[in-house]
Amino acid sequence: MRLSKRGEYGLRAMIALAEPEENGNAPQMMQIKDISAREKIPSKYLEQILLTLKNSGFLHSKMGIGGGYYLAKPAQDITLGQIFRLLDGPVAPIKCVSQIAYEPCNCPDERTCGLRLVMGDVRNAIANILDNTTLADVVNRQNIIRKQLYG
Amino acid sequence: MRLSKRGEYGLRAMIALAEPEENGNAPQMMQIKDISAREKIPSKYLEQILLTLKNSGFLHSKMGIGGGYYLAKPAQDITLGQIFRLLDGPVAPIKCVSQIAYEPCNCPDERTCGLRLVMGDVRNAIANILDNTTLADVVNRQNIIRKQLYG
DNA sequence: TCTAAAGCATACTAAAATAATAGACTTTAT
DNA sequence: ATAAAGTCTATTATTTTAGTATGCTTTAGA
Repeated sequence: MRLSKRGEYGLRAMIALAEPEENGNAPQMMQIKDISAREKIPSKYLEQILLTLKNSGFLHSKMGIGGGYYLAKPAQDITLGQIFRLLDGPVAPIKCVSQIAYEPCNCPDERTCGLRLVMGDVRNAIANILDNTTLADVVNRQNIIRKQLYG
Repeated sequence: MRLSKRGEYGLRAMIALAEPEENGNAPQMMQIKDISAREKIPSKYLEQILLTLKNSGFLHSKMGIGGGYYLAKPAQDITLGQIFRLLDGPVAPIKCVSQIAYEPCNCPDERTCGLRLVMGDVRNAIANILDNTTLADVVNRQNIIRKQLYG
């Protein structure tokens, strides 16, 4: 059940972009190279990923000197599930339980297929987490733990 | 978050082997070709998978004419998680939250890494289902639905 | 207005994983 | 003896993944 590097990098970048600046709370603008350096992501690869995120409406960008990327929407309006599906495809472990990419499996009887029933549960469990966790939730959680650990 | 064909075929085969015979409740012996035909799995590929399951102690076999495979343990003692991990590897979406294949991720601070926290939840959600569902549970569930649908 | 810094876009490629297929061997019932 | 079954290992074709490469466009500022 792996998350691809592509998905991992994309999620990391979006979380980084959702983190408020030290001084204020404004959604910050960051350059590819900043994210790349901080998250240790190959910058040319990250470029592709951010472009995809932009073309799908999750990011806005500013070109030219002093440019960079910033969230197209407030962090609480972007879920991890949206980012995941864009970069990694359907959440479902098996097509016959996918909401967005359904295909019949070739078991004798789909309705009573035990594997399908269980994988449906798995899909729902994953989707429940990813679709109900926003970038803001993640940042919040990070901050709580930081406080617990470092005061 | 895909389940590989290998994993899918292995799980289907194990579930088939856990289904009681029409007459009694004895764990049945089935031949590769039977499973292959019923579940529409390429038989040579299935052969490999069943061998792996056998060499890991989940199946026993009988060679020669009239031979076949049968569960090495009662169906309620084999979990889907065990089969999954054998054929598909770790359940965790990302190494740094894996119980059986941990590796550090290269985020700045692993303890406060938001992605890691969420993916830890995902891992636990998946593992909770797969490790607490036995072959017997699956067969049971199938039977309940069969009764509901076909009386 | 020139230039450098940034993002935009697409093409390409190396390596790994996946999903098989092939073929020769061993065991066992009849 | 032989045919039916599992055992074992090697090979292969395809796809996916993870990245590189290259040229283009936009923009700020000297």
